[in-house]
Amino acid sequence: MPIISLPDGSQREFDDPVTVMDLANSIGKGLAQATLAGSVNGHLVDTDWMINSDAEVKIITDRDEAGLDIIRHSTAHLLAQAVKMLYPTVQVTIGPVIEDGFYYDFSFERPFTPEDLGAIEKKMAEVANLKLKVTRKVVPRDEAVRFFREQGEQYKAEIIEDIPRDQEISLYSQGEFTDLCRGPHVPHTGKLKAFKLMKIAGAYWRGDSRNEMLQRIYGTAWSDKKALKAYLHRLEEAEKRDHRKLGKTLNLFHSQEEAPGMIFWHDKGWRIYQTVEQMIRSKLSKHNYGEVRTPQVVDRSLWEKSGHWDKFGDEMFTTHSEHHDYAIKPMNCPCHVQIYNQGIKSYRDLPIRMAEFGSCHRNEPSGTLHGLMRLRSFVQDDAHIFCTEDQIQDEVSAFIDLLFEVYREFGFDDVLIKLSTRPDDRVGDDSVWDKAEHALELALNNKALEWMLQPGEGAFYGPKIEFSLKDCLGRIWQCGTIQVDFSMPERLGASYIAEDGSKRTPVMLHRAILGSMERFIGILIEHYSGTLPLWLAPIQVVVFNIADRHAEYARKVADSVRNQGFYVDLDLRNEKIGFKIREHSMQRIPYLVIVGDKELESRIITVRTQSGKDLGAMDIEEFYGLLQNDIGQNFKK
RNA sequence: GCCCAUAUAGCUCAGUCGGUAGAGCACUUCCUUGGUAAGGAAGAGGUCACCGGUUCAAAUCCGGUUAUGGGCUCCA
Repeated sequence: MPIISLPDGSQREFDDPVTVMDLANSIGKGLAQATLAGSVNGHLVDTDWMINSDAEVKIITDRDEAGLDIIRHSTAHLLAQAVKMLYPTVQVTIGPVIEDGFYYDFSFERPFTPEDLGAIEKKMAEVANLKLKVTRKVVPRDEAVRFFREQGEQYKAEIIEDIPRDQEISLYSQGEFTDLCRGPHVPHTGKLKAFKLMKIAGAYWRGDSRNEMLQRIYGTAWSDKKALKAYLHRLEEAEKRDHRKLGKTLNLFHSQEEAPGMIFWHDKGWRIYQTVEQMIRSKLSKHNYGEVRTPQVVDRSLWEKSGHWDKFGDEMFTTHSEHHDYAIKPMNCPCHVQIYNQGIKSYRDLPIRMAEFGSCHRNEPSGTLHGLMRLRSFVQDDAHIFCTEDQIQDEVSAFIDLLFEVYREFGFDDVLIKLSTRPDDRVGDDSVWDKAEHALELALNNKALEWMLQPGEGAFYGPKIEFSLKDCLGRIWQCGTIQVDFSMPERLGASYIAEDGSKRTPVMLHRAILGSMERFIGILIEHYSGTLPLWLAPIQVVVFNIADRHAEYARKVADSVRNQGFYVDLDLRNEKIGFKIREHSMQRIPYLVIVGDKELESRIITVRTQSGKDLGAMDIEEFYGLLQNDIGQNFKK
């Protein structure tokens, strides 16, 4: 006689055990129709799950996030079913839910084509329309392995063998198709009404590049057609913000075949770059960093000592001259230690904060290059802090404050924080790793920041905190980082004299706020859809005339605004103002200044904003004030 | 690096069965001097990414290379 408690606090008593669907029916027909699954004492279960005893139950519909996940997961099964129906020799593997959709990995003797994708999608719709009942069955492990082996599904059999002994094996069937799955799933395939297959990609079996490559089909699924359409529209809009597209249309930068993974910055793009650099430089000087500059080409022996040659030799660009092997520097830290090592340091000198806009070259694998985000030539807003163990906490804490100050000024609030701990392949004693990981964790917790743990993802010399931002398609890119390093100072012979006169090895903190200048600018462009705030805009004002007779006055106006320290363009072309407004608006110029008869006569100007707002007539002094006000507290050039 | 796709004018893109290249925008010249998101006309512009093969004939078919795009792996 189960008593069932519902989320609204009400209770229902039943004489006999009931299924989730029975419960939904007892509440209301409409609810029952919308029911996808249930949550019994916090566990997600199918609609035919039998509730035997008292429980807290929530009915899951497509209004719940969990419901949408179930739809996506069931759509992945539907995809696998359709693929097996069309291509019986395919082997299925796994098909999890991801953000906005799902994927399923298949093993097949030939590549799937875009035409296949269309056929599969059609078959999926057919099967969905059959409203096939989805059933769950728990089977003994051996039976499950035998079942999949008989069907030639070697991958599935392998997965089952790896499931811990204490977990039960459940199989889900719909029509002729049966898949290993923990569930839950929708009650029948008719619940799957709005999906689309998006793309085909390669993916390694079990995510290991030594394994064979499978074919992954990505799809998206939603509770209804309207939501699907809205999602596809969102994707289209996001693509318009792509920094590579905007880099071209706004004439900011390009790259070409002769220098893959490297950027040709055009004047407008370089101006953004320099503004970003100057902003960081001013922050660093306020936070007591010194700026240095180190060589681009450094003898191989230094990279051997630092350990990088051994680990990253293949990804370093090298050159040779007069019996010496050199590497184009892939990072700045060993060079900074060389500066530190000049002269004897006292504990009184620490912490030493050494910054460099360090140009680095790494021969990244060709398949990893991506616009401004992943390059072979990039500049880090790098700095190294040499300090004592006791100073780590304060320095990490101060860095996090500085980072958030900078991110806020650039307009970023959505920052993903991850703490990465010791990898398998590493240097240094475990006791040292313990200390370093603890220091980072403490610094984060003291600030009450939300963060994720990434076990095993640390650098080979120490643990790190990563600060990531999202691009327009939701892809996550690491920008800021701070890493504790107990190893490199020792390897490269850095030391200081402690209070007691003994010689000690300093701790080194590697840190970057933006990460790579290029990547950060890429994210900035996408964040603002190219419409940068006034202080970052490479051209801030365009002055244009209505007819030739206003040219001289327009020139004077442009000169005076330029003399106030703003970036101003002058457009005296023989074109209608509608044309000029359209063109400069599309070029994302923050302010358009228009002069014609009226303005010439009264010695005033008319101002229009990028977003199309007409600010009307004003005198030029008033305009300066308006510009200053817009820049506000932000960094001034 | 691996899987799949793509590469045509400065840009965005058409180009059917293999028969010698096309549009819009941009550019140049001329007309127009116009008040808030495209005024009009004419002209010029191409080794169809590169190398090779098949063919009487290749932008088109085949092979290779390079780059780019989407993923995977990697990322000091």
